[in-house]
Amino acid sequence: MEISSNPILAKTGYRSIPIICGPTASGKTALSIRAAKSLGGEICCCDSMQIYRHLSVGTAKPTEEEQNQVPHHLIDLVEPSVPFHVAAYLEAAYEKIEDLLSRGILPVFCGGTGQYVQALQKGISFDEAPVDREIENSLREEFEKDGIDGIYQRLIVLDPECEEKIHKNNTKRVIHTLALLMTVSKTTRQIREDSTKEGPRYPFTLFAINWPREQLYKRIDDRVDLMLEQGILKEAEWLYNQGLPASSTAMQAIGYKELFPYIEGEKSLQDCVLLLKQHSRNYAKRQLTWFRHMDDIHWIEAEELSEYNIESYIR
RNA sequence: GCCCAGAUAGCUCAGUCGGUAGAGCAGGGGACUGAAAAUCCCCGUGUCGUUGGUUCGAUUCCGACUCUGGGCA
Repeated sequence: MEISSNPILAKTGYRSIPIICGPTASGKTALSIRAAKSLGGEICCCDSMQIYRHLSVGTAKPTEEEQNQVPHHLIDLVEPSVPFHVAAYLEAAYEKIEDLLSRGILPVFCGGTGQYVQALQKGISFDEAPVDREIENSLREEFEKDGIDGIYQRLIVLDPECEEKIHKNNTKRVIHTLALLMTVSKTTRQIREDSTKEGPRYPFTLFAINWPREQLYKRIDDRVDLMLEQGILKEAEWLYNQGLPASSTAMQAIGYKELFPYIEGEKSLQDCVLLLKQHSRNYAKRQLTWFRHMDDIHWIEAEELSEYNIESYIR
């Protein structure tokens, strides 16, 4: 199928849906608002943490003022107590895309979660591979009791390729993959092929904002200071008091977990803030690894950010 | 002023019974198919504070000096 002739998308006058990526604090939000305004589009967030309600300052969610300029979607989808994941995101995203396109509005995606961006771009179907949570939980119990060795052995017997692809120390992935293979009785290669055979559901065009590393790190540090002024501590206290398990997704968001030791009176605020900045910088580096290795991504250098024209790439 | 302990990688420190040294963190690179802001993998040459001495050989032992802690005056 020729993707450039997507009929519903054609109604908007564009041939592709833009996705604005980039590491944290690179200026995605500002660019997406500008782009959405000039393209007559509406923004769809592509972010694993901004989907949580109440977590706003710490996730650098677009502010109320920013959201008033252009409608924003795919944020504040669930309470922090709700588990969320790519599959749920894709479902919500496709529904939103269809809603917007049916009204002739171009979705402008914006976000820093590489896994979500990749799933959209490649059109990965997760329906094919639901994981049996009971199997996964019993494997996790086994791991806690007996270690990973036996589990890892069974994984590479079922799928020898995994020995190369999944490191034994990555226990989280080892357990999950074995549970997956046991559920669907396929190899990872088969799952990969089956889940991408339909191709992307819409044509997407990727953009990523790039800064010299030192400048990016300075921006991150500055933004953390700004978040403190904007009340990230209050949000962290609120989240802390929800009593969620430390392993839940929302509790792992950078910006909150680093402040918990201060809330518990075990560390100074200054020490926590330093760690928070550190983790944000580490995260930005991991994000860049994602984007650098994505197919067909257009890099926007910081100095051309202010007059960058997305339209010419998607018209 | 005296006594004690330090001085080794960007930081915190380990170590060399004398044969020029290694961890954690930081930093860099990478992976990623239902927790992904998660999880995991790879990458370590640095006048071993300065300067004399002993020695075939000193970062290691001894002396002096400088600096930093702590204690006593």
